[in-house]
Amino acid sequence: MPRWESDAQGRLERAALQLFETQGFERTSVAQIADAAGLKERSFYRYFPDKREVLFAGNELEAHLVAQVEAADPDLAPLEVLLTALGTAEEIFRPREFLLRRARVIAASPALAERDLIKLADIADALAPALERRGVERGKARFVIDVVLALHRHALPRWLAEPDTTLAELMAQATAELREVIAPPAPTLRRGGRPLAR
Amino acid sequence: MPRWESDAQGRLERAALQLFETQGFERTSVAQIADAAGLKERSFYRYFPDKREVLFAGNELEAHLVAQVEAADPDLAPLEVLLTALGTAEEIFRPREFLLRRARVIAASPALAERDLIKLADIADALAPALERRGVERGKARFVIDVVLALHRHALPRWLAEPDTTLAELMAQATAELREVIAPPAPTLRRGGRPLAR
DNA sequence: GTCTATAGGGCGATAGAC
DNA sequence: GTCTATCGCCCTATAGAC
Repeated sequence: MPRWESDAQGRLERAALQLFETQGFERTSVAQIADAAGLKERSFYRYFPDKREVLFAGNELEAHLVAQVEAADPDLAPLEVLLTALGTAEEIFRPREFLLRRARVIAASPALAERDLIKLADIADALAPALERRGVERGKARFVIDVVLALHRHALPRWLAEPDTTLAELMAQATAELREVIAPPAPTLRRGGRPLAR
Repeated sequence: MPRWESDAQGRLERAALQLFETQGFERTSVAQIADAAGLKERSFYRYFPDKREVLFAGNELEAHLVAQVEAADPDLAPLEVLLTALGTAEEIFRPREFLLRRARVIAASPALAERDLIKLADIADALAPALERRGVERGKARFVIDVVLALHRHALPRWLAEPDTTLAELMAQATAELREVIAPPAPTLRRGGRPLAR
């Protein structure tokens, strides 16, 4: 039999999520997490550089998106490339139940919310060079990415709420909504009521 | 003569910025900052809840934006309200030199970058209820805000680089750019080259 | 102001697996 | 022998409690 239980990292992650749920992030010590996983505090830091990272290990989403962008048809416009990449990322957001638990814990702690945001920013940083390699100018690449991430932020909660619609479809809906939002106003008509706004 | 030097908070902020510039954020201790400002470490925490906050005190931007949204013509579409609000925020981004120094320090430290992101998110959180009070539905409010923040993120560096154009104008340019990016592709033409993409 | 728990880094020891 | 996961014990600084 093995000298150590296997999957130490997974044990730490599961123990941490549960402890954060019941006690909150701030009132859970690293020693407690390590203990619950059958390890010592010092070993925790072999797997995670700091306490927050225990909820953010793995870059599967980033890896998927970058790979999708690199593999995309060179003729596609950047927006479509990114929409397709995110639309095919459904499996990464599973199981939903886990995602929801994790999201609740993150929302309950400012420290974790900060980390969550920078992880998104890291994804944007990784996507930008991939778009540039397709010939998209640097500033524009970052801009399109930010817009698509806003679309995603809009569509994801709906996908979590109604499992029957595909994420790709909800992203397309969000895009249509954006077209309405930024439709040029008809300035001369403004006094007669808001042009396209609801 | 006064018992204490005045503007303790300002002294701490200036000392911190300079120390972060020369030594980096991580290698600067709170005691060092307090020392340079002629205070004790404990006093630092009377002004800032944690070390990072010393670069993020003051919510003038948030206050300005919320006030602008509340004061805006009720007939304006949400996008225009937010564009106007951000376009009139130029004075808050001054002096540019300070903003640039601060931005460099933030970019150099992941810990500060995290805090910076959540400050933006806080602004979004504050704007959403203000838009809702104008009758914008909750999910859509947050969506429009995210889009406008993406526009701002795109426009601000350009404004910093070329002082002669107004921020409002650059925001309008970014909006026009977004209309191109988001323009519906002409699917049947796709084989003949990218429709509106450059 | 003082005291203290905790975060988190450095370095080396140990003890199996190979 | 080497490699690698784990632990032990050092340390400082942060940040909250008192």
